[in-house]
Amino acid sequence: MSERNTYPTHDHETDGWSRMRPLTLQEGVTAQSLIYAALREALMSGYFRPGEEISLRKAAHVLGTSVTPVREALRQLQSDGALEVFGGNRVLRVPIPTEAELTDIRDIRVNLEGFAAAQAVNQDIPPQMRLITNAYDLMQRASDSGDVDMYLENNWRFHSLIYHAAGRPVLLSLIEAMWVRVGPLIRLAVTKPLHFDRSMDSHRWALDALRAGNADALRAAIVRDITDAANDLQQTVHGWKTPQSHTA
Amino acid sequence: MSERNTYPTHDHETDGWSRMRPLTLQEGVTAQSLIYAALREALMSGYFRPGEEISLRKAAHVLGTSVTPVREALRQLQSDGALEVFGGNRVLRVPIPTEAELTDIRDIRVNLEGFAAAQAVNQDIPPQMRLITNAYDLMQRASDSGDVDMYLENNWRFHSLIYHAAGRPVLLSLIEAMWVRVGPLIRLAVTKPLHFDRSMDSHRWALDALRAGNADALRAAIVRDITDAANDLQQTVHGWKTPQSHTA
DNA sequence: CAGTATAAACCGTGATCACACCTTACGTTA
DNA sequence: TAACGTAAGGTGTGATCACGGTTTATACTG
Repeated sequence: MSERNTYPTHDHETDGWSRMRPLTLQEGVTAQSLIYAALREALMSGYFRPGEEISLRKAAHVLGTSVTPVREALRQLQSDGALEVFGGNRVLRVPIPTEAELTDIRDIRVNLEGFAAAQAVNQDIPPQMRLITNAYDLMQRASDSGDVDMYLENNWRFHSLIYHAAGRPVLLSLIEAMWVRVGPLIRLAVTKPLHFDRSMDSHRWALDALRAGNADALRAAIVRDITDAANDLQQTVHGWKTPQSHTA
Repeated sequence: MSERNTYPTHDHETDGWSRMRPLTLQEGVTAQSLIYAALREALMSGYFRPGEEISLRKAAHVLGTSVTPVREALRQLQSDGALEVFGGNRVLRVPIPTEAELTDIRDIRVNLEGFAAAQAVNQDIPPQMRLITNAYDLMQRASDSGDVDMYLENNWRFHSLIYHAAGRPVLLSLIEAMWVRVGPLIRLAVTKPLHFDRSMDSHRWALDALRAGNADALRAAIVRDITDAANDLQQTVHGWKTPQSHTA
């Protein structure tokens, strides 16, 4: 009998597959790529609980396909670090990051997203500015009404639009990979007190810096947002110990 | 007839599979993971020519397996950006990075590897110091004798040992992913005049900074090494135009 | 009732096959 | 001789099956 995982879920004990629909395959698109994209987005949106185990046959049954394309999609996600092998056996599950991994991911995000943000102001942002402002407004509305789904969606859209403006595809893919890793946890972190307020402060500063074309200020705002979120994540997953215990 | 790729090869027109041997599968290890590891290392070592097309059935035949595990390994490498789909058809090939992608990768490496190096000096390096020095010596020997294989192997070992000392697994995996992308090109770049000399200068500075425990100097040495290598890569792949360099 | 042995269900893995698509080669025709 | 059309070979894709292993459920025994 191995230690079965029980991890606090945000909702009632729902399966991550409950929101999944059978595939509607179109011409020229492989089933595998659709499954990969769907699962990736579901992980980023926090629809799968950390520690939740993923079964090939169950997934194939829900999606209405055979195990073959599912297997490839899951293997791909495993390669991204979005899924991990559980024990000595070969069961795939949604990762539960260790404390060290969370600070690792936080510092990587600070480097990559800070760099991407600084690069973004060197390009022309005006064409994207309307979309970014729109995402900010929707995020503010969601924050006021407590709509977690709407908040998370526009939070990602807000950041993604800025990083996309940097015009660096490889960099963007690495940033997305980090978001997929923390995706399953974010939904648990946003319920932290003052999370919305602090986060929206950073976002407003970022928006102002973007309008002013101030790269350093934008980077600082992004870094603050990442750091605050990382603190909430650490506290949610590994109790109230602060990661850096350098009590001088 | 679609535009078949012909890319300059370092050696005689050899297949990337010529160095591959049939799998010897052991207990508890999947064939897929062995294939993935073998192909990954072969790509990092530059055994596959940029633009070389990878066939599922040919790979399965060489490795002595069926297409199933090969397919998963290739899909994983595609997810890593180590392979890409060629045209409208679904042929996988070793990527030929565009000029923009190369500067993208260069700047990501500057950020991630510079950060990892700086973090490494905060840990205790002495236990690893002997291995690092050994890799440096072997690299110097390879540089003198012009042994490209030996040089590339110990070049990676040298960098890898430093980054490994940072104690950050996620960061290390991202760095490795970048090395896999440039792996097929490096063998073409080291033949550039003065490449060995410039690179070994940087490595010596890095080693001195490591011994002195100087994080800033180490980072500077690593950044210089990356920048120099990126210049040689750009010239090799996309002629002599130097990319715009804006520092982080 | 507790503990254990046995059987059923489920897991991922890898091999094999049919399918649709594309490229290439060869033979036929104008 | 040149152009066209057809056939053969090769491609990735996805479904299905057999296998070894583990987990879970059931029934039997003390």
